[in-house]
Amino acid sequence: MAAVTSAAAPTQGHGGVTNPPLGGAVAGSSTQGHGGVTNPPLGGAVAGSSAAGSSSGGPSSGGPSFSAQARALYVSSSAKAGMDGVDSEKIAEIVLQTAANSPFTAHQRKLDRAVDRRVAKLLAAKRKVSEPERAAARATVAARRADLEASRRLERVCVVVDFDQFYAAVAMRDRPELAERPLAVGGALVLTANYVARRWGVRSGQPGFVAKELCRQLTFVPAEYEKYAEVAATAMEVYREYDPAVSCGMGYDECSLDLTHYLRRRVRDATGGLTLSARRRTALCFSTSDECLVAPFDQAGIAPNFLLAKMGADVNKPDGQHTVSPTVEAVLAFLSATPTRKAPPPSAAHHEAAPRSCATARLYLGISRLHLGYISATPRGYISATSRLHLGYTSWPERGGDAGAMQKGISFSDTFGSSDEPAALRRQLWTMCEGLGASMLAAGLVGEKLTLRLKDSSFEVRSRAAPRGAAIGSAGELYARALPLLEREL
DNA sequence: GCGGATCAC
DNA sequence: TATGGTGATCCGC
Repeated sequence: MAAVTSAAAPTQGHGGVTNPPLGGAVAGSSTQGHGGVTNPPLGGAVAGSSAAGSSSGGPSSGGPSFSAQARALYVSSSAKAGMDGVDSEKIAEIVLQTAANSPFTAHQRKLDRAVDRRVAKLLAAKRKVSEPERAAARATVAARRADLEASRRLERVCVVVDFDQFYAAVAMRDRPELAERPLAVGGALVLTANYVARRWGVRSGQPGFVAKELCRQLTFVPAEYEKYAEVAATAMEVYREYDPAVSCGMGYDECSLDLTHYLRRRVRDATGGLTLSARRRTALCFSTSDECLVAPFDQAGIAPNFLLAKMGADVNKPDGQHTVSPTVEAVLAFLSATPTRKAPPPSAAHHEAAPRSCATARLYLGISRLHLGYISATPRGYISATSRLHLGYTSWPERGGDAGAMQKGISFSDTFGSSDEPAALRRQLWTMCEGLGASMLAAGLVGEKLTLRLKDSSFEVRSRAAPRGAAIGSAGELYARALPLLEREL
């Protein structure tokens, strides 16, 4: 249940089957293989793929048949940016055949069942709530809601900008010859795919081998985070003109601006309200793309607060903006039209409002935790494939003026070749301790508490903590404290 | 306080 | 041939 995605496709503006968006360079010929780019599986005319044997039309024409429920669970909706017109049935078939029986998927099913059980428990508890208790709760909510409504502010203009297909856009900027070919950033996992690749059904979060099966011509390039950071910094520099306090989101591919003051100075629409006018929007777009030249940077949500702006940025993909007008009616209409799942979890605001969270956060100040990560097994049943070092730390006082902003942990993880040899695992552990030690040195951090996480071939994760001790940071110290944890698990 | 799960990118 | 890495939080015990 946790993984269900709606199959309903919000019908997009540009209707019908379209050609790949880029000019003549997309070779129309059906020549397969190296160098030639074939057409994506548009509207039933499936090109090239070896999995073409199983038709989407008939029931069980050779391929395994999957229940509607299985489809809902393991095949993502095709209603994704840039994917209108693709043969989603075909894509679903390939994805299912390629990945549905993997150990990873089996583990996902198991997690889903656990979620179902938790939900059932909550619903059972809910049924036991008495009518008077319900009435009391409703009254509390109504009062709280009235408070909130009274304090609602609509005069701000908040913008969340999404850097469209960001990693892929950076790769295409640096290697223009890739721009018209299907491209994926990542490897074992697709982090981002360009729009050409998306027309084959390639998308972020997909395992690399599935993507390759969907699109044989797919080019993979590894992620280059330092580069993304640079480009993002350049973009932020541009946006600073509009909001000196512009902040970036969690990754490198989005940022948040408060345009209230900027617009108050420069733009005021006929109604007296503050909106991002069509002309201003173009200017914003130009001024950013002039500087960065990697993507249309105007995928954005515009709203009276950042929560709504963040949700709005997701609406008109790709390359579009969505505005939530600054009226109570518009805000409520937008919310009721948007699935709850799309709302980001409360973070900063939640901490302000929740004393318990605040107290917990303070507890970590200057105390620090130290984790050491996981070692996992390959599908062959050996003991290892992935390992991860993770640790909390103490930081120098000058590092964060704001306690709330202080980093609480640092970790190192790695996927490595399989082995069930204790000696090999110890060597792996040592390598990881070196990696983590280097990160800690670079960050100027030491830690007090260490956790070892192990993941096995069925994707089960174990996490084991070492007793708290003196602050440590060097590879040798890390290893000394981590090794006993590993030995105990062998 | 610990360990598992989840989230966001 | 076979599903990432990092930092943080929440939940249940």
